[in-house]
Amino acid sequence: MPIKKTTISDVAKHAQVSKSTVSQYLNERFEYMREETRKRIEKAIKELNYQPNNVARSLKLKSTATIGVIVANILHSYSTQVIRAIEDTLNENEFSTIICNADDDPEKEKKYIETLLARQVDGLIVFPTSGNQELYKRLIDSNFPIVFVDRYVSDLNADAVMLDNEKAIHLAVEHLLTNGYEDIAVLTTSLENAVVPRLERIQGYRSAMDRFKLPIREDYIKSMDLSVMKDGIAELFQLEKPPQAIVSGNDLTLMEFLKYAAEHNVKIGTDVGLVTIDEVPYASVHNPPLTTIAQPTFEMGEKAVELLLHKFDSIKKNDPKIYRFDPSIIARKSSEKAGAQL
Amino acid sequence: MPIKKTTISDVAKHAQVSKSTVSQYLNERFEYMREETRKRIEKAIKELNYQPNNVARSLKLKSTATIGVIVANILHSYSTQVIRAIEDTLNENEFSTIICNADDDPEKEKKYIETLLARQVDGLIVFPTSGNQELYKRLIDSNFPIVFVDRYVSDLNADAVMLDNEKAIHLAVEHLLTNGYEDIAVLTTSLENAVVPRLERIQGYRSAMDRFKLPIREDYIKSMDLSVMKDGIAELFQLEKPPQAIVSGNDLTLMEFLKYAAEHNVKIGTDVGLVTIDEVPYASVHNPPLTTIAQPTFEMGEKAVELLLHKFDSIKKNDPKIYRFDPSIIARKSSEKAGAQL
DNA sequence: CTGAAAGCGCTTACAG
DNA sequence: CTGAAAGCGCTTACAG
Repeated sequence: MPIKKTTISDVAKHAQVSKSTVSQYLNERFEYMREETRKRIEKAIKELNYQPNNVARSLKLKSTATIGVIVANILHSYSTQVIRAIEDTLNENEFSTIICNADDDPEKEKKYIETLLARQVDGLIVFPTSGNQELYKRLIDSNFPIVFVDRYVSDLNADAVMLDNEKAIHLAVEHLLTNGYEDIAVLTTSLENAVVPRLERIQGYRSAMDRFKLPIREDYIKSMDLSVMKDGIAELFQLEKPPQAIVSGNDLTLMEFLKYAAEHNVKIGTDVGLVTIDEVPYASVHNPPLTTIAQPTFEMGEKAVELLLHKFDSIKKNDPKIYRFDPSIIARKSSEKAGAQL
Repeated sequence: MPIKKTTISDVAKHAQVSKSTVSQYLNERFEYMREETRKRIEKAIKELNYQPNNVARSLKLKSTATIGVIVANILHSYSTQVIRAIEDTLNENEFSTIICNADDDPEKEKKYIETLLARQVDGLIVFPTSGNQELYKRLIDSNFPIVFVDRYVSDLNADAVMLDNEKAIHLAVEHLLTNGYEDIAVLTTSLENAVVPRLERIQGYRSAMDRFKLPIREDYIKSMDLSVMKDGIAELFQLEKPPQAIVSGNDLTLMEFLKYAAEHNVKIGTDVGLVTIDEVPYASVHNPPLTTIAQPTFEMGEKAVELLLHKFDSIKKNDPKIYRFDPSIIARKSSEKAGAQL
């Protein structure tokens, strides 16, 4: 099926030089090349419409100039945003990117890691699920370049790019308090797998309540699978003292809450204040507009790439480290009591 | 930097067989292999933690089992949905996927095509921009497997997977009429680059108005760059006879319209009916919920892969063809006059 | 300034 | 049932 490609030998023959010389030309080592030779090769390449074969080059060079990116769940707008930044930055550095979506499934994640390694990627950027610790450990121990994003894997000595999750929750709680909401509940997806940001966000909730001298009510903490989140939300509103405000842990829990609110005619802002972690594309056009805690997604993606590339060109490797990024609040009507709903 | 990998030779030595035999093992050609040999190789692979090098394999086999996907603009939710379907389907067939975002820039698109070819992808699925006709022509003439999605490139004899755009607009217009809206305007992004779906959607608008015996008002047709779309929408509402309803050409024009509506306190449903092409994730939680014309994104992605894979295993190639998919309407409140807004 | 040779890690006819 | 040999398309020391 594939077209028979013209190879470096064809070019060499056509230009009446050796393969070595053509290779020099391709790699822009012009120092010792006569002007005339160069011209001849240039012409031959054009005439034959020659396209070098990167697979062969990679084999010889033992480097594919490709980075694998494995994302736990591509459905989060956070993930897509960070991935775009990663890809852009990698591109600027002449690296290709292969993106894989693990779908929150450690088995899938494992398969992807193996495929990517077999394909000889030069490094990995991963939003890890919570399986595969050992696999990661092996990789890191053998010095394979890897950077984690959004989450880190515990007991692993690796670089990670993370949100300051505690701060994010504090921002949200503080903002809600300032706006007159006191009984604040929090929604996150299931803690079952001990995914770091979720734990940190719950922890952040507790410490924020503490800090602002508010009681911590366990029944205000809803950590559950998305599929049953709406039931959890319903429970919240059936409490004797339902919460006055909600902090949504990410864009998917937000979606569940918005669905519940639409179905039960809960007026966001007036009936219940709302702040969500993660900026979503529709935040400003929602009615009422949604107050969000935005992550600096571009900077985080950029940093991940920087950390990874750093591992290539420096012999002395820095100690692995967790890099924390500051969240910022984008205040909109969903967290204002007065006149929120049109 | 890369770890020195164990190779097939190491395994062969360790298992005391030849490389050929190990290769047979790897490719599961067990027919002529003694049980005992197989066991020995299996053991050696495990002990050495051997991972075959796919780059070498690809070079020898002249096939990378990788498909390149180039998307004109990844920001459309349509694109992300189709891409997910493509990736899933490709995965099921043991192909890897490399996704590139051309950002609506033909130059970028060209660069990606070249990179992907250099990387020896076995085929290409592309949501084309409107440059690079010649490049595509060359590829197709040389029999390189390629399938277009969402748009086709004119004068090119290639397979394409498309929405029935005319039908989509007819559905929208008909639905709005049924709901009592008669003066219907349409919003699409700039026609400058003659991107097929936009043309077809405008054409569909004209034919729909015709069919339903409504006058075609040129000032109800707004085709412009997203950056000035809001001005165009403003013009619409400053007309002596502003439209009663809007058909939005895609999710990005929708976003512009929703922004305008929010800023100018235009009540969707009551003040102006709205139907948009493309289902968006927030359609059902928007207030009011948005009536959308959904594309069968999964089927379209699946079909694209099927067409592409078909080119690999059949010698006789079918005549290239444009496959049209039916849109379906998801009616929600934004196109209901009564009680749309809470 | 340029070429011959070896080698990257596989696969596959072919011989035995 | 298994191995030796050639070759995929490059790159790179090294010799001249």
